[in-house]
Amino acid sequence: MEEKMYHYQYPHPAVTTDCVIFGFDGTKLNVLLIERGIEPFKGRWAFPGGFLRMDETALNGAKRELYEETGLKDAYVKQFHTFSDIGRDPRERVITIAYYALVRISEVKGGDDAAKAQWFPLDDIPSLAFDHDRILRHATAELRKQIHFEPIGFELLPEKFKMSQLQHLYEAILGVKFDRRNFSSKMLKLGLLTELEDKVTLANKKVAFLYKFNPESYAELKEKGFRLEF
Amino acid sequence: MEEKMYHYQYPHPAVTTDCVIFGFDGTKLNVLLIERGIEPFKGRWAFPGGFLRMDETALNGAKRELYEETGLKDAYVKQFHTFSDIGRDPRERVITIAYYALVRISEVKGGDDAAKAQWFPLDDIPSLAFDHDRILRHATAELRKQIHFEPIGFELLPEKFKMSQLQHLYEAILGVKFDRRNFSSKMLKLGLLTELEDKVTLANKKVAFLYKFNPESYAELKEKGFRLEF
DNA sequence: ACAAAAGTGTTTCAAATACACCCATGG
DNA sequence: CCATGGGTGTATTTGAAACACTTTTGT
Repeated sequence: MEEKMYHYQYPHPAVTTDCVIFGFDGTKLNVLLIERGIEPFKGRWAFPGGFLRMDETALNGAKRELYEETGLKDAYVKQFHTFSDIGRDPRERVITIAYYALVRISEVKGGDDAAKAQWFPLDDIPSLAFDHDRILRHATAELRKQIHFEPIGFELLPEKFKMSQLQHLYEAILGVKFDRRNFSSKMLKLGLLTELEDKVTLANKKVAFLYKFNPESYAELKEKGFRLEF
Repeated sequence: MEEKMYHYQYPHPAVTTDCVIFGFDGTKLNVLLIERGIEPFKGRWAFPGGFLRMDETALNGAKRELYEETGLKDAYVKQFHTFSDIGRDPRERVITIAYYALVRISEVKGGDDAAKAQWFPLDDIPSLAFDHDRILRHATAELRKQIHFEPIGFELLPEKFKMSQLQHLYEAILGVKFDRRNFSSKMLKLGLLTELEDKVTLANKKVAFLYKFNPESYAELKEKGFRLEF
């Protein structure tokens, strides 16, 4: 194998992108972790990630990793922090540009590669490789912050959902409880939801309304300056 | 001169930190720009920045640049985004980890180095080097977002300030106007301000109350979950 | 004369919150 | 028979918003 090398007049750190993938199981927020197959931290769980290619932006790198692990191409992906501590990778100086993605667990296909991937609820995370525990704390904090400004919760739900599902999601992200009636009326008053014709028949024969998120209404509201005040 | 080189098996991008320095002149938000002395973009204005050293974190790099241009060591400095577009620097692939700093204009000393530095109000920014116009838009958007979660405005004001100064600052950051009485009562109800004994005698012999930010009260409030709802 | 800055209270309307009952099913 | 999940409405409290007049001085 050819030992092609790259030369620079000044030292350059390595740059990676990591992608924290969030999913919602109806009750709890989950993240998708990969079991590392190589040293360092072989056998430990970590976020999908890899070296940034010279011909892609960091965002595309994160999307590529998301695709490799989930088969998804069009998920919501957002950069939230870049980690640069010295010694965070034992091999060399590594800068990691970190993203989080919001996906529907049901749409996730097993990864292309042989890596073992598994969903873990946020309150039961195993010991992680590198400084990924810190990355995870950052990711959840930023997600919680972002949901005040953008209706990103819908990225985690099926296209059609019950009001109670939406409520449980907000409760999981923000770590609070809402009154069912107050949550529903407040959410409907925002005008972001369309009530659908079809209702779902539950196990107990009750029918429940289904809603979908309405991006057009959101676009209008955004013009007028908009705050999602949950 | 010795041609010492650094070798890597894979290509590595260069990594820089840039620091957008915000100040408040009593009416408008300003940023501190440096006139570039070398190519590329020689003569154009840009944010202070430079290559990340191998023995410092990105945060320390940003603080170092802040110190070099202002003499300040203890300002509020926050990472807000990392820019990785291909071709954003014509010389080589450069990743920029961008921070913003909040400083008191009155405390800024001229920079150590010979660089020409100047304050510009946000609504009168000259043509900038690289993609720094994009970086600036990002920085102001993130500042506006962050002020909903942290009382960072006080970093831009003198230790003792009049309520009207604080109001003008919030108006400048958020781009809205507040009613004087409503702003004052709302701000005081938050319990973050201490009313000082000394008042200031204005040009017109009126006396105005002076306030200072009370970090202890803020720490208490933060425990209880806190939202700065302006 | 008038504009600029500062102090001071009240009223009105909107929003957040708290809260109770009914129904049907599955275990 | 009780826990679960779903539907529905009202009363209270709190917070937001709108609003006018006075004083003094500098221009």
